[in-house]
Amino acid sequence: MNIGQAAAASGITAKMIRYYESVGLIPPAERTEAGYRTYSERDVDTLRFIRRARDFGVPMDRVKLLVGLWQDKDRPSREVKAIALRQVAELEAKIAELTAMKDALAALAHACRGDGRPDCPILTDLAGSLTSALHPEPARRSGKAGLGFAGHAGQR
Amino acid sequence: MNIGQAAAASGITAKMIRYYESVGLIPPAERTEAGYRTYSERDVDTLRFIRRARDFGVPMDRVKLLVGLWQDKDRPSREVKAIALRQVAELEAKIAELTAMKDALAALAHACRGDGRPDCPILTDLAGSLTSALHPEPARRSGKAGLGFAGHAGQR
DNA sequence: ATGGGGCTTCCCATGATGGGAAGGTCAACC
DNA sequence: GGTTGACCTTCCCATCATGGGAAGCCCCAT
Repeated sequence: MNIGQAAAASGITAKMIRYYESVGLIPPAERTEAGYRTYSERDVDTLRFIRRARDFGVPMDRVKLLVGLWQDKDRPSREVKAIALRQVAELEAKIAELTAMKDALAALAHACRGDGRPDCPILTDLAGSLTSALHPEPARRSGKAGLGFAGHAGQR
Repeated sequence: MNIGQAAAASGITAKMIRYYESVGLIPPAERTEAGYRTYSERDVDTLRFIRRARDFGVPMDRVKLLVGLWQDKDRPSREVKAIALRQVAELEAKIAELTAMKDALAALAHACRGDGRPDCPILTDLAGSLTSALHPEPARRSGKAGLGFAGHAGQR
């Protein structure tokens, strides 16, 4: 199978497959004499696995770990579950953070008449310091905590 | 005020202030004879405003819009409210997406015993195609929909 | 006048992804 | 057998907001 076919079959672009190879997420593919990469069904399975994990918001480094566990038939399920639960916890944290933002902003918007007049609590609040009461230093400065979300799941 | 003091007063790093200037989010600062940027209290207000908006997850281009409206004393509050509501809607969409991920993954984890034995539904599911039933092509391919979240709010 | 800290610009890196150029290859069709 | 078009290769660049760091200038206090 060529890289294009593997891409179509796995749902990962050819570009990304090469990238995954370059960063060591997957081993270097076999090559034809002409230098074309070739993929087996098994390789495609791995790629699909990776795509699904990414769809769950699992960051690359964790995916790498999972792929390793997946290919090791004897790993204890404990390890896999631990990774999944950690991912769930991080998703929950991110959701809580976004929810706090959303609620605060929705409250502000609610207080704004939204008519032709210029006075608007949204702007005065953003300018002032009332806002800080709404999120009392929750996520802020929680160094490096976030999932790697850059809006991935959503545009592949 | 020097850039360092403006940074401390606004909560935006000096590095970022220069960046904001370079991309036109704020106008070029005044300079001393030696080339040092100087900032007024009013400038710092603007920077604080920007920081707050970013804390709400508002992407840069929208912040730029808001700053413009904020400085225009005669804008109708309608415009501001519209932007805020759009932001709320996008936050809700993102939250829904993450929640779907989280629920699906939590369900999988729940089904995994997590003991010393190797069988684990998490991995078999990631490998198989059952997953697709859980998110029936929702966010996928919704081109460019996501907020720009790269985990900002959280590490400033 | 010297030292340390602040300022300047410029370059590089991140992470995952896409775009595109320049060039080689394969398969099908005439 | 030759042409064509679709595919492959590598390499470079851009994104977005942010941080790191180097080289060099500046200011203030001792």
